[in-house]
Amino acid sequence: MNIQTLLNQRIQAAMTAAGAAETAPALVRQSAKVQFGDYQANGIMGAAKALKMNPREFAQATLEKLDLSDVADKVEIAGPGFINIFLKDLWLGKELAQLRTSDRLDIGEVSKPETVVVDYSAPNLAKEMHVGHLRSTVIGDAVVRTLEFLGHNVVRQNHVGDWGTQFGMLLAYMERLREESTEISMVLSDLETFYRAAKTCFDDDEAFATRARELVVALQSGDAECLKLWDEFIEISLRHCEETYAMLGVSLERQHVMPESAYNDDLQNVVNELTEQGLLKESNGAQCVFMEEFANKEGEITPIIVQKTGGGFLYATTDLAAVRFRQHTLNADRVLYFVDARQSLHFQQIFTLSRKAGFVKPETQLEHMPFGTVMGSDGKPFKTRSGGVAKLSALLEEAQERAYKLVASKNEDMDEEELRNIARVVGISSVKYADLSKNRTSDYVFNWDTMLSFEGNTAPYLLYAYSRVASIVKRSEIDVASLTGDINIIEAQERALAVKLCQFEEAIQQVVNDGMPHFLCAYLYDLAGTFMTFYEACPILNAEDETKNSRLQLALNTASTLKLGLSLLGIETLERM
RNA sequence: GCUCUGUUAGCUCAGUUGGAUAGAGCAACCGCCUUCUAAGCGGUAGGUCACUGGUUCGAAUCCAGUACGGAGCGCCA
Repeated sequence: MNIQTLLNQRIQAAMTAAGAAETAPALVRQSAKVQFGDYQANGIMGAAKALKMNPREFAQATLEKLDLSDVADKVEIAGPGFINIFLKDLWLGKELAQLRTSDRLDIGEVSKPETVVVDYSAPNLAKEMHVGHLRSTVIGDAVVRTLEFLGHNVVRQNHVGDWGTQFGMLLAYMERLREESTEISMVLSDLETFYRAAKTCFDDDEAFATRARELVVALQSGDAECLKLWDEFIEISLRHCEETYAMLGVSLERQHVMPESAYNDDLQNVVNELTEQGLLKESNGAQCVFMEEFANKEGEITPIIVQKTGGGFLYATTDLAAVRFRQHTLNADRVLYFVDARQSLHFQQIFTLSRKAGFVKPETQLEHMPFGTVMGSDGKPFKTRSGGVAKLSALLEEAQERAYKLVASKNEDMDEEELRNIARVVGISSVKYADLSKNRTSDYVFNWDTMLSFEGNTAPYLLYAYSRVASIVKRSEIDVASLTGDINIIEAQERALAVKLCQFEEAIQQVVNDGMPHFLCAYLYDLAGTFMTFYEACPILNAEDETKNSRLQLALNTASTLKLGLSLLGIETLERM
């Protein structure tokens, strides 16, 4: 149930009936302050202006066409021409009872499902996943889960980097180890060390560097021996990624991997098509596309290079091939790219060119969902204490260890197995939530103490709130499914909780519209806080029968909403902590 | 140099697309455990939304400029 949508429709219809243009939006929002009601419509002033009417008079005219008596018990005009809506307690209670009847919390699936291709995570297989992959992976996964929940057809695409010059170096190093009869799988268990060793040879040993370059050529021209070696490397590297995904609780699997190499055979076709369309231009020996959209004020254009001098293809060429694949083979209605903000220009160019070249239908949406950098406390990109790039797996191990210390200190007589499990959930979710709860586009500072704190907008706070509700439900010893009866809203804290519970769908909607899970995080944090206040003020299990029944239903609704909301973010809940 | 992007409380962050008196958490201060998990709750204090001008009924939000920061910019991905 979406109150905002309901009110928007009703008020907009009333505005139209009162003489406004059909396109004039009602602009219904949750009210900023309690004295302004639960919702406010901000669209009256704008519409009145277009009609050259006094806004309060137009508000009055709108009210005369508006009947909200089923959902609101007060609708008033305020200030310059706001319409404030005070929802009816009885109606809220009925709606909440309705939510409880479905495990989807009465949130419907979309009437027209779209095929949404989501490009996220995309690690480079030459190295191990590091902290830089956290954002794309975690945010992308939350959006994917939410889109799927709403009934869209989601196609995950893990565009892993498995192709390019650096693989020559790695293959040359594998070759050398094999000659020395070293057990390769052992050495590859630490990709980071392997990469550094290979790099050292490449930089210091001319013969090695030459061999590395030969191997790149051999690889790209399909040499069987070389491909075998490469396959072996890729397989091991992918398994590393999968271990990290499993630890993180990310829904990416092998079938979602669509590597750069998969587009290799199509790259010449991309260039040919661009040539046929007269979009290509040779410049200093390279094949480029110059689009006036990317000119500066002097008229100089930043080109896209799709084929370099000597015939090699580039990053842009692969991405163009990927766009075509996603349109023509995957039938995308919408493609979301969760990729670092530094690549904004690149994606603007790819999208613009894809449209010009007809690689996508005009109605297909291509959206870059950029995100900022994870910073250290010094305000520079996050590094380990030794100054290196932080490996994601090591980071997650540390999170669990830190969580273990916290959890153990609070639960002295809990058995080891449960402690470990709680520490795992708290540790992992803290890292994920710290990332998810920030506006995706901004940089944020990585701080263990803040993310593992039980205070503020953190995973531990939400998990604790959930376990408190869960504990009540358990203690009530009531068959949850059979619990019926009215939800009576009497205390202010009950009302606040009831309204908040009815706003879940609004929060979910924001996640899929803008690819921004932090709206859902903010909602859940708000809900948890509202519940805590209710919990302190309104005894549940010790209340009289009817009140107890009503409050228990509010608690159950809170539990279901927190659990479902967190699951959409890819976060597990705990019944006890 | 050009092009993006950012600047909100001492710190970390929100701010629903232009709405009413700008919100949280931390840190500081004051309270609340013989009743459902105090890993909690209530309260006090803290702001020239970087600066200047503009647009209009109304600006943290839109436009222009200035200062400072970050990123990107022809053959890496």
